[in-house]
Amino acid sequence: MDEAAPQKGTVTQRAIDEIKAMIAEGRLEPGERLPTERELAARLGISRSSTREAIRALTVMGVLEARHGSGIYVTALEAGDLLETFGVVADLSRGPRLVELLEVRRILESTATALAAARITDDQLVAVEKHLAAMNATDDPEEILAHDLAFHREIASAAGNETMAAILDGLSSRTFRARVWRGYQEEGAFARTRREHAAIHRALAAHDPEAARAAAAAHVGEVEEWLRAQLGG
Amino acid sequence: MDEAAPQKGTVTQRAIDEIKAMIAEGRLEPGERLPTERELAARLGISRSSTREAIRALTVMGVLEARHGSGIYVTALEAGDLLETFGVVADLSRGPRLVELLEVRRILESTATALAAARITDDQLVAVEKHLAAMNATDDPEEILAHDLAFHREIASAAGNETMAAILDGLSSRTFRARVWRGYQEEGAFARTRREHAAIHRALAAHDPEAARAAAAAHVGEVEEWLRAQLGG
DNA sequence: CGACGCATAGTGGTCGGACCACTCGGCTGA
DNA sequence: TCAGCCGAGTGGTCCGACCACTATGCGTCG
Repeated sequence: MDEAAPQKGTVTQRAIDEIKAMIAEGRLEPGERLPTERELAARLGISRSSTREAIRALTVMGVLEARHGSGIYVTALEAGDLLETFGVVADLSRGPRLVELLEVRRILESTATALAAARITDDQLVAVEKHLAAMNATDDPEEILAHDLAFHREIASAAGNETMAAILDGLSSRTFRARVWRGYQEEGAFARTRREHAAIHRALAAHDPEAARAAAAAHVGEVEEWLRAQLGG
Repeated sequence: MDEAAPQKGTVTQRAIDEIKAMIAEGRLEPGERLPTERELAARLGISRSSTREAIRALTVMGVLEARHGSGIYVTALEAGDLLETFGVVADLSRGPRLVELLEVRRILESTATALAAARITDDQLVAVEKHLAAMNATDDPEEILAHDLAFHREIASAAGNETMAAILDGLSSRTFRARVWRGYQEEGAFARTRREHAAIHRALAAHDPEAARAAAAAHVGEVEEWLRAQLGG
């Protein structure tokens, strides 16, 4: 009787929900090891193939981690783990949706920068300045992009909300920025970007949240407006 | 020579990246049908099992959609499709991370409500009022929750940013709110919630963005503070 | 006595094939 | 003309085998 499953959807989907439920209900703790694929399959009453598909699905979602030869483990379930897939959204979005993404980023980034201005420590400020200096010291676009990303990541991290930082990370994924910024910076926006970064840094150093919010909003807003014009023209 | 793949990572992961790249580069358009699993496997030079795992992974991410007996299709790649997985973050987060999620929601929801106040049409306002009335006309917690969700969804939708609406949807997933709100509303917060909803509606009807922002921020902030107290106590 | 190294059992990763369940188009017959 | 059937093609599931890697413990060598 208790095995009369209602057979809703595919068996793989049921397996995914089942494992997810185990974690949500605390039957599986973060970092804990799962049963063997073979045993898991037996417990769920399905084949190993279907079990593997379920595990793979949860792996790409950042919920599970498979270590070849060792076993399958629940991740730490930190914001970074779970929001890694968020980058796919940025990578696969086009046209008007890119503007929407930038709008979301502007809202979150401005708030995060404001929070950071209020809370940032001296050590964190030094880290921010390091990337700012490195960004201004090179002409290699790749390196600039890398330090640009790190610059904003440090700030988001200083805001004290790891979840927000992880979302912003996804919103600024390497391929996303490469796609949008290529054209933007070709128009000689380097100087403007440099000025905006300096303004953000000034606000952070002065621990002035409102100035920081405005500077960050303007920074992202510039790109947003440029992209909007590109699409609308 | 051209088949000398560098063998980085698992074959399945390579297949995932490959298909994702096809879409990102426009070789596969939204809604378009993919080759059959068998042919796709042959093209990628891997087994059908591995191919299926890749497809399953992209399916749960909302990138692909498999129709039994028909074929595999690229989804419309709308914000809703891609951000469906966002809900698992809310479902699997606990403790301090829940507060962080609510903080993100407060930021986005307040901005979305402000935007909605400026842009909402009469028809959309009627839809909002419908859910508001239905929410106040019943005592069934399930029904209240459903209309509560719909109430906020209508507002987010009226803000004109589907991506933001989709994120907020994930942030307010059914199981997430059920978990947090159960305790919150048991403390007789119904009246307060009702008042806050009324305030939001007033601001929308008056097309007053600042009032709307404040009302929405206070609404989410109440829950946020309550949860913070729960954890800190 | 201790540390190193190798054999081995156990794990996830991949493969191939078989069969089932479902969809859809064309064919057949009224 | 059209309703109904039917078969080819597709995704869904299962099985069993083998490969690649890890970790453990035992035996050997220093």
